[in-house]
Amino acid sequence: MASQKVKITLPDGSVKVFDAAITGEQLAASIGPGLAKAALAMTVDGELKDIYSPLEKDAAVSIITAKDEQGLELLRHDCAHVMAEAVKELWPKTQITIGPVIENGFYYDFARAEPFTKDDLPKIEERMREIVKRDETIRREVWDRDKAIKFFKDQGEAYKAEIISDLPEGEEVSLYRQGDFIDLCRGPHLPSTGKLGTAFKLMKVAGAYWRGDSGNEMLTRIYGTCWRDKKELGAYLHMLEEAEKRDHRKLGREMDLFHFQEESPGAVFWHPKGWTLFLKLIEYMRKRQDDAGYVEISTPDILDRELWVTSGHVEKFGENMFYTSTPDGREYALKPMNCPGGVLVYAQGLKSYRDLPMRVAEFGKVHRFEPSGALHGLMRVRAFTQDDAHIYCTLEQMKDECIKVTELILDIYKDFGFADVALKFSDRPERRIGSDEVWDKSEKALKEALEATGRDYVYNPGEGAFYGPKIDFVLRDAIGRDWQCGTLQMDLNLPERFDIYYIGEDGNKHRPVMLHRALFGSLERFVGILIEHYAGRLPLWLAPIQVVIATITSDGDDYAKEAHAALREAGIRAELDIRNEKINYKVREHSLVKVPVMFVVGKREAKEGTVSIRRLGSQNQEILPLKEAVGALVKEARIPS
RNA sequence: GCCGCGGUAGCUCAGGGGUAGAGCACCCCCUUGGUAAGGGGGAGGUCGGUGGUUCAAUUCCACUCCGCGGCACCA
Repeated sequence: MASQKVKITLPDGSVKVFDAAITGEQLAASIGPGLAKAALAMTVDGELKDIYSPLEKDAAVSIITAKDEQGLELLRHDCAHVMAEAVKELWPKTQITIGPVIENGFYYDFARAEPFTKDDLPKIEERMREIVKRDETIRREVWDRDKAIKFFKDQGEAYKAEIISDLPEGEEVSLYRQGDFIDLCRGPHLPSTGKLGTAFKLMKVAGAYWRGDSGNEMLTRIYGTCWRDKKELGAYLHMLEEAEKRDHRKLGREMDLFHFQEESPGAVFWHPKGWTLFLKLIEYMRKRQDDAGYVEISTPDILDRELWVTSGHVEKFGENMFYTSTPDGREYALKPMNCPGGVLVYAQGLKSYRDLPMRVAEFGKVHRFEPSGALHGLMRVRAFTQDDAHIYCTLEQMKDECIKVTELILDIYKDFGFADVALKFSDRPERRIGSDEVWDKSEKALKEALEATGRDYVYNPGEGAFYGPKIDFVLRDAIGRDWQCGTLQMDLNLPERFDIYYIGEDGNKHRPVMLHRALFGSLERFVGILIEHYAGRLPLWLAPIQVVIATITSDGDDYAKEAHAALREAGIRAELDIRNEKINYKVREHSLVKVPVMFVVGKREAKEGTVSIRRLGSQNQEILPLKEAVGALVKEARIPS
């Protein structure tokens, strides 16, 4: 049989011709010894393959090394396999399940009677390093499906057997063998465990449901991180430390903004400084909404249970609600949403088409009984304040209103430095009220409105509110984390249920469209996001204490009081520090609680009528006449608009 | 809600079957010091709660509450 020539096209466009089939390894070697050593895998006509796979026909081939994103993913994937191998060596009875790559690393879920604890991690890690040192060859094997199922069953690996059983018919069952360890895997993998290197670390253990379903048994998951080299690993660990430093729970305590306590799990006790920040956000939002043509209302926190039956909340949201009763035997519920109360305000008096659109805002505090395990500082609480609003309009006005809301949200986020905002469109969930026809109609209308904004969005099937489809606004903070904040929901159901209407031009009753929207979402959570986004260093307009006037010696006390009065007079939130302490001590203390500006005054400033301005985090001192300094700050501290 | 870990002074944490300790913060005294900790002294805790084992429990056990990391759920 005459050998077939093989023509390989490389990424730079060059072409290599071989007399017979070769492997990726041989191809890499033909290019250079360095590449041969670095080669982890390859793509053949775009498809990722093991580096030792044969190249039997003409193809475009690109050698993957650790430098490639795909190469890094391979390292992480292999790291998961090496971890599973280590675990099986140490505790042979442990069952292995799945071990995918995730952002920054990987995890592997194991099934065993005794869950792992973090004390097991060093031992596993040590064994992993041994396996890397052994440099075991990793090879792909394709097995007959039934044989594979039997094999894993015989090994006591019920989960693996189940995974294979569930593979679609016709899909190849591939296994990867390294040393004595063999695992079901689609691949590809590194050619040997030695290629993994040592830049990995096991991070934490956690419980996780089999197949992510809370009805299934809980497995024990080990998370690890894995990088190209020690330097990258170090940088990642350092980044984690930095993120920890800006944890809003820690900063909230240090800056004396709020606290939590047992008597009301998941509810915030706001301290004066935290509440100042909270109120500033509301003040800002009021202004923006006022400019955008909104009016504001306030509705009761506790409403008759029957109302929540009418709205559908008891049925569809009931297990997330707080209920209460009074000595007279009446049943109430704490509002988990503001909409029903808002609808009752709309329903007061006749509305004309001339009144629409009506944009009605409410800073309503809602209570939701969240699962205990979900609570997390300000980010996930059981009582929170929404910057809620309901827009009542006609179907024709609806698109325009959606565009306006979208523009408002994006513009407001910019004032906080959130420029990177993603939009998500969610349609009907399983648990919902209303007919499919109504859902068809609202989904179509909302989607058209979304498309009319001209912005990109991602589709999130089945994630809508129980009364209507929605658009969510997800912002990215200073350290790259995503937060879902704003929401815009289309609702044809509640108007129906509460039978609200307006009188149209034709003199007849018509059903209005109701849009639910929130921009910050939860004020509590938004404060948490801001604290972490700014690492506690809030912009001047939001800082609870904007300026501290600190004296150097008591000779400056009288003048410091003057400066303090001038600042207060100008509306600046200023505090006076005339304690008998050294200036170093005062500077340190106020810096730690992140006061943005300090006025330092001593004899010199008192004599000259100036202040020495020190900005948080800066060593610089700016000397300005008091009046000028106050004027500049007033300008700088203005609420954005 | 589920799995694992934890709860000791205001904060960060050590300790451990014989009723507790450090640093910082707090209070008092000395110090009047030019931009991130001046010095000395003092006060402060029924060791999350309830039961149990024990001569004796903060320590061991059970239950419970709360928190932390995930999972599930979600603004």
